[in-house]
Amino acid sequence: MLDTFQSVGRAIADPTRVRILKMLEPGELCVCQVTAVLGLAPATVSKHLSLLKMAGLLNQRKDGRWVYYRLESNARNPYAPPMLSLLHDILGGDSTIDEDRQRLEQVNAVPLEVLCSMDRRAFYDRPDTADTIEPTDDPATP
Amino acid sequence: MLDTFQSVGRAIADPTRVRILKMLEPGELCVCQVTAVLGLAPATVSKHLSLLKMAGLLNQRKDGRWVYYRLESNARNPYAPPMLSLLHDILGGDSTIDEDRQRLEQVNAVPLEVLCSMDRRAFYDRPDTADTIEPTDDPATP
DNA sequence: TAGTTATTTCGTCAATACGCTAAATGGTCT
DNA sequence: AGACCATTTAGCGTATTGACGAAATAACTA
Repeated sequence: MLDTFQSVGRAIADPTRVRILKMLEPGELCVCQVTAVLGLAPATVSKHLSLLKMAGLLNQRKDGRWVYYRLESNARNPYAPPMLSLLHDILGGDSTIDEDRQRLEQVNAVPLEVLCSMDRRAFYDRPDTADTIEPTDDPATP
Repeated sequence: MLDTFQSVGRAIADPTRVRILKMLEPGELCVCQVTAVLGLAPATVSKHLSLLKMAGLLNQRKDGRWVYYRLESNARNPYAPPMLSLLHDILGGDSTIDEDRQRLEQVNAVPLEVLCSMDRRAFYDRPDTADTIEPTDDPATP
């Protein structure tokens, strides 16, 4: 029992995972969408999602090449629903959560096929950095 | 905001700290009493208590040489009360929590002066130490 | 069948966490 | 003051965590 609760406790102990849980409140998202919002490496995001799923907080759905995650509603872990309920009521005005929601809007406006082929940092960095400097093109570098 | 919530999240991510929170539900306890129940080094327990206090989950009261900790009721951290409320409703039947409560009964039966001077592992270890100190079966308590 | 692509797994690295012992602190008592 | 004791702080060793890149897996597509 304590172990089962701990899996939930450890899951919400990381801010990145809380951000994921909050951005999934409106509905399910594909891994690449979550990755685009967070601006982290796909492997890192996948691991977070997997851990959240193991804790019973998330559910998985595969559709072709894409894997969608959503908040778990059926109580596999009895401590997951009250924790999700608590999270649902808080952090609404947090700056990081709000920024994630804004990026999520932009992400949702792009079809998956386009999103996955584009640079995910487009939602993070400013566009004028694309054509500025391309390093390591100095032939005389020792 | 997210930081503030994280302090609570990290606090409950460790099973020892959850045990502390659960054993404080009936009322305040001295550091040495918590130490006796947990069977850990005083320094370790002190650090856990300090972290829980920093997260707004515990309150402190000094009385002479002893320091008493209790669950925080005044919401300094807005996320502490709902988390304590959630914890209050769960883990009642967990084996570790139940054993802690049994040890807590034994600990409460011993005056602080006696408790602090005795080997704290008497509440923990197997009945090898049964002939040294038995805090429970004495009907004529001094 | 081969190629492409989203996702996961693997291996690594730096940072953090939890336990301990020893020393410092803050209080009581003689 | 000095002895004594509960608590805290400091320092340390080991285990875990979160990030990444590279390689493996799974599923569509030409």
